[in-house]
Parts: sequence; structure tokens; C-alpha cells
Amino acid sequence: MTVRVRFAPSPTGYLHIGGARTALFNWLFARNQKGVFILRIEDTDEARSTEESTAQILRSMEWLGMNWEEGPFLQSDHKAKHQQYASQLVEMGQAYYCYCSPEELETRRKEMMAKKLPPKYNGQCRSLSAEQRKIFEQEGRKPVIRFRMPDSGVTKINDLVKGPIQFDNSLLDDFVILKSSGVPVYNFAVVCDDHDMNITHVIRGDDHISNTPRQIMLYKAFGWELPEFAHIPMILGPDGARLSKRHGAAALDEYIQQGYLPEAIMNYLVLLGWATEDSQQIFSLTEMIEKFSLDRCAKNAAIFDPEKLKWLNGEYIRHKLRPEELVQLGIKFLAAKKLIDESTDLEYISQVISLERERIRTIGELPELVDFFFKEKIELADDKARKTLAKPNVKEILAKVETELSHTPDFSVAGLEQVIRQLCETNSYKTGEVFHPVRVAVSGRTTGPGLFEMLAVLGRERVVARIKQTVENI
RNA sequence: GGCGCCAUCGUCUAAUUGGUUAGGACGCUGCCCUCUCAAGGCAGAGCUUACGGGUUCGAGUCCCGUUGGCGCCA
Repeated sequence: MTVRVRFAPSPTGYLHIGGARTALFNWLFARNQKGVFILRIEDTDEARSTEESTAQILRSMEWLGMNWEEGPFLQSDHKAKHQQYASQLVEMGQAYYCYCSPEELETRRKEMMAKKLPPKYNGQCRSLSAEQRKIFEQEGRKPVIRFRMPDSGVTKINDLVKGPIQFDNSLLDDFVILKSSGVPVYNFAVVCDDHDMNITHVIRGDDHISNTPRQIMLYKAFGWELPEFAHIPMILGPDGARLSKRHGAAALDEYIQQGYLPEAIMNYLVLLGWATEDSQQIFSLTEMIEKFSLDRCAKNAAIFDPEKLKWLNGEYIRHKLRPEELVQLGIKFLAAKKLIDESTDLEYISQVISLERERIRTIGELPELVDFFFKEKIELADDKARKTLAKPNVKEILAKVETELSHTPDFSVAGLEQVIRQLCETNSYKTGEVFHPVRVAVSGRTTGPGLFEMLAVLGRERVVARIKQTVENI
């Protein structure tokens, strides 16, 4: 039998780190099993669902490279089907109309709470006669449909990640499956859709464990075959609370904007709650798919660590990305910061970006590091830079370097290194005495790429002009 | 409040399914390289496996309890 799994987000906001991880595990399982991955948008909550969110989620899925065979389906399109299923359960005697008003339910709940009893529905409308229903209808009451839960017995789940779990049926009440507005309730819509789509494995966050017994009872009431369940642990923020907006960047979009790579994010996400026996850290997508299995998933929640994500992203930039790919991505970020435009020399841009390959961990770090390559006037970045220029002899040293570089024939990395080292020797300067001020003079800062690489890329014209300018300002 | 899930270095995790000194990765510290910052290389600190019992020749691993965190239902 073909494996069929689905990712079913609610379109109430951007795709979340947690959601992306759930999607990833479903996707990996489908790919590993040569199964089908389905996307379903759970937009039953009409008040909070938006089309923008749906579009945003789809875009994020595509950006990450998680493709789907079927969908995206909208749960709201199946409303009529859900209503039909609800009536079917009523006909079968597995569900019934309930006319209790929200106020009545609230009063009763409070009474139960006061007596320290669990606040569950008392089954008042379980067996209404036709006449009683007629009276309620005439009063203008709109009924909900409630599912008739068994009063005894246990419901067992054999969870693929968590192992066996048991629930006592008597603790569950007759829950609403269809609201008076005709809108199906989450637990009901999920079961109907999962059945209709022939889902074989329900892989979702473990915050849904408690919903599972209700859903299983629905499958049984219909006489439908049960899917397998796999509840994967949640992702938490640094404070141990469920990851949310409060924790800063929890939306995938923010990582896209900061210049993270999709492969690096996928790699980081798979490491949250899954590992191979040899604790391998870096996986290509193919490797991930090959090696993934649900029985190696962790059971405990994981805290999201932005530092490790950053490290992995750096690894991907340095070792997985081709130099031209980095240049392509870098150009977008530099253009967004208005450091370059169409008129900027492409070869120059490309050389500048390549210089920083070893230093950046996200592409977003690039503009700040290389802005001096593109600015006409450079300014001193900090006190350290000012101090470097304030040292004795700096004016004289820089003047000599300027004279030398203005006419030296070979402006290559090797040529520059030779010329400048020679200058140090001739005047018996320590190398640092010369290198540091030159660096500050051309870049305005004390850190950056190798000095000669930097000079070679900048070119004679810029280098000489900048040093001259600095000498004049001292 | 009821029910459920979970518990190994600060963080993510591994441990031949009960058998060496509890391994790796991020982060941290130091050293090497070096014109700086990175990168890279090497080394180090860090877990009495939440706590307490039990089973066993032997427990991170199995059982019971406690505590704590998280989740679901109101």
C-alpha cells in the first residue's frame, strides 16, 4: 500500500519554524517511503484564516523545496461533505442534535466546577423525542450536533514515535462536531478529510495527542480504517515555552530575509528531534531522505538554538554553495541596501563577495562587511580604527606606501605583498606598523579580508586615492 | 482542576536494546596558523544520565514513586 501523508497548517499567519519542522518530517517520510505528500489548508476558522497566509505558506514550502503531489486543498471546500458526514452519524445513532444554549452550558459548567467535578457535558439532549425537538425549534433554538462518546472502556494508540498511550473514555464528553452555524469543528473536519484523502500516516505535533482519542472514536463510529499516528515533539523557545512570536524570529520568512539558505534550514530542522546513530550533523537532502525514519525520532521537546542554525548556514555557504551561487544571492542583498545598482561592474561585485565567503554565516551579514568597497567616501568605523591612525609615523608610512603603490607595475595579490614587504624592510618598519594603517586607510576598519586580497580587488585607483585622502586628514 | 506527554553536558543529541572511562555537534576557553577578523587545525572545561526507591552479578537503558517542564480540555 502506498504511504500517504499530509501537512495541514492553519492559514492564520506565516509558516512557523515548528510548522516547517512538522512539514519536513511528513515530507521526508513520504519521500523515504516513496509515498505521496499532500498539502491541505485547514481554514475552517473563518475569522482568523486569510488568503495572504495561505499564499505565504505555499511560498515558504516552495522556497524550502518541499514539493507536494496533491493539493493544496482547502478544508473549507469540503464543508458540505462534512455536514453530510455529520448527518450520517446522526442517522446511525452515533451523534445527536443538542439544543442547549451557550448560557445554559456555562451555568452548568460552573455548577460542576463548584462541586469539584470535571466540567463535562451532561448528555442532556442525548435522547430527545421528536416533540421535544419541535418545541426547541419553535423557540428558535439552533442545534449543534454532538458525538455520542462511549461511557466506558479505554482507547489505545500505538504511536509510532511515543509508543503505546491509553485514554479512559469515561473522561471524554459528547463533543460538538458541527456548530449551530453549520461549521464543522476541528477534530471532526480532520478525521473526515484524512479519511477522504486516504491518509495512511498522521504525523503531527504532540500537542495533538489529547485530540487523538476523540478522533479515533469518530473513525470507529464510521467504521473507517484507522491511520497510523506519529506525534513528534514540539519546538520550544530558549525559555522553554512553546516557540512563538515573542521569541523573535519564529517565522520562516524572517530567516529568508536574513539570508539563510533553504538547505541549511532543512538540515537544522531535521536535527531537532531526529539523529542517526553516528550523530551525523550535515546531510544533503538525498541523504536525509535515505536515512530518515520515524523510529529514530526523539520523544522530548527541543529548544530552538539560533546559534547552531547560524553555524550550519555558514557551513553551507562555505562548502555547499558554488561561488557563483553565492554571488547571485549576495547581489540581491547588496542591491537591497543600495550599495550597488545595474551600473556597478559585475566582475568587481563578484570579487568583493568572494572575499567574504569565509567570514559570513548569513548572506545578510554581507552588506555591512563590504560597504566600503562601494562607497566613495570611507569613514572610520570605530575608536580602534582612529587609534590605529593616531600612532606615530603613520602619516609618513602611509605617504610612502601611497608613492610606492601609485607606480608599482604589478597590482596583483602576490605583487602587492612583495612590494609592501620590501617597503617595510627598506625602512625597517615592522610589518604590523604598515599593514594596519593601510587597512584602516582603505577600508575604515580594523578587521576584514586579507590586506593584499583587499587591495588587489579595490584596484590602484581607489587604493591610492583613499590613502592620499587619509594622509591629508592626519 | 482533570487527563496526557516528556526528562542524558548551557543547547541539539548518541549509546551495539541490560555490559569499557557516557560519544559527537553548537556554544565557551586556550594554543597553533596569521597583517586584522574569520576560516582551518589541535587541546580543554562541561553530564554523580532530574530526585528517591526497586529488579539484577551488572541500570542512562526495565519497574514504582516524587519533583519539574510542556501540552490538551475547559
